[in-house]
Amino acid sequence: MLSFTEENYLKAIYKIHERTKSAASTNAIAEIMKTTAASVTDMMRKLAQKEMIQYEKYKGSRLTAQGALLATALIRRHRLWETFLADKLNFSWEEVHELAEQLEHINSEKLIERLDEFLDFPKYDPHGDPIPNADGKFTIREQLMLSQLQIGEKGALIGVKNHNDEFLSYLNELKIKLGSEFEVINKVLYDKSIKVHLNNQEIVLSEKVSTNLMIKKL
Amino acid sequence: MLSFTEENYLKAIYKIHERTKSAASTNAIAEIMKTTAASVTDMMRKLAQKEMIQYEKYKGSRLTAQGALLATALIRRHRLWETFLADKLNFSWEEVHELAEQLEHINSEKLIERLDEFLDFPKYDPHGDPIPNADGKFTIREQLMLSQLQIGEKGALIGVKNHNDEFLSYLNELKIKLGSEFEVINKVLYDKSIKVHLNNQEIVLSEKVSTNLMIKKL
DNA sequence: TATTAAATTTAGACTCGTCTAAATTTCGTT
DNA sequence: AACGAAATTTAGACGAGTCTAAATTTAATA
Repeated sequence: MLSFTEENYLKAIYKIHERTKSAASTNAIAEIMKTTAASVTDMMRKLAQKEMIQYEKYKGSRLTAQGALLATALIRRHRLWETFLADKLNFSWEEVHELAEQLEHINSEKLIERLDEFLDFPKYDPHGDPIPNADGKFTIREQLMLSQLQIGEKGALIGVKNHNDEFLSYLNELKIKLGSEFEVINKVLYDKSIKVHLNNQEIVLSEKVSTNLMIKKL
Repeated sequence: MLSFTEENYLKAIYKIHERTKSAASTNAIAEIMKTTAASVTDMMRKLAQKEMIQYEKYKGSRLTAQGALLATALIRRHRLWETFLADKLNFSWEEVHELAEQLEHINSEKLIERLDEFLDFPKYDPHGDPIPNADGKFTIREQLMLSQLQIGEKGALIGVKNHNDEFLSYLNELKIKLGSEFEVINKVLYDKSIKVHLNNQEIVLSEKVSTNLMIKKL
């Protein structure tokens, strides 16, 4: 049985591997865990001893099969709770993450399976990220950025790449949510901004915004 | 901000006070927390220092107003989560307690208020215990034991006095649940057992069972 | 490739919650 | 009132998770 803290370290290593496709460096982990490199080194020894990671001095850490299974179980819990909070308790996009960070550590297989059922087996969370199944398998789907659509094309929002609170709040202001439908009216070459038709209005989105919106073509 | 452990100590003191109407002794707390008296003494100092309890050496501990508010907030959370687990996720009577023990420590006022709303502001949890409101006030109702009904009288189950797992499982076997209606057919003076009409059957309940079933007269 | 900068690990210490064993206080009983 | 038992506290220690500062290894570059 892993502690709350140990579980969070596994998640951090998982995230780093996902991003870099290579072993997680001590510093990168320390950054995510908001702690010092020294503390990370201590924890790496412990997790290696529990066979959750492969750790080699100065070479970074990788999850073992067992560690990876645990990490995806955490992601599963996290995303199911986020879905619950958004769909059932009407929390907004940017509020769900922090609460799910706490809820994901509630330890009960049965609770998660019941929750999954209660939510009608969702495949994607409120940010559009895939929810792994009980075996740790993700349902991948093709997705492209809004910025990749051509003038005249239509798309529906299926996810956001960046989960930054400010970004999510901004989307709320614009009344953009999952499922929102866009039609591209114009693309400005100069600053790569894009004008779209949305909610019966025309709005202009900067490159930064349009590259963070994941779209399914309609 | 209190730790998980500190919160549980407050709950223990609250429970003891509820039961004994007097200060919680070190040993009584140790018993509930499944720890040693020495550990309890240490913690009492700490909680006193945080002004959650009044603690006097050798005299036991009492919650301060602040401590009592926190304790009832925990009970509120616990009972709301139990209600969620039973009503929405179909967990059985005896399963909800343990999960709620974990869930009650999730720290978010807003989460609890949203949950309360989602559950339609329940006044009693799945065991029939009252759920305090956000101010820590309980809705008390009159309740008597099934054993107190006279022959011919009818009642509906509104709660159980004892939360013991074995007892709750036994009730499940008998298909007795909140709202079940009883009609007293006969009472045996010798062993104080009671024969009742329930679910279109006649069953005999021992004194031990009938004194643990809380009833509203119909 | 030699030197320096960056990354990482080691050493030693601190807090939290816990323990056992010994000392002290309280209380029930004679 | 005084004794012995029970309850409680004190003393000292430990593991988990953390920290800072110093030592070591790796990587970058001149």
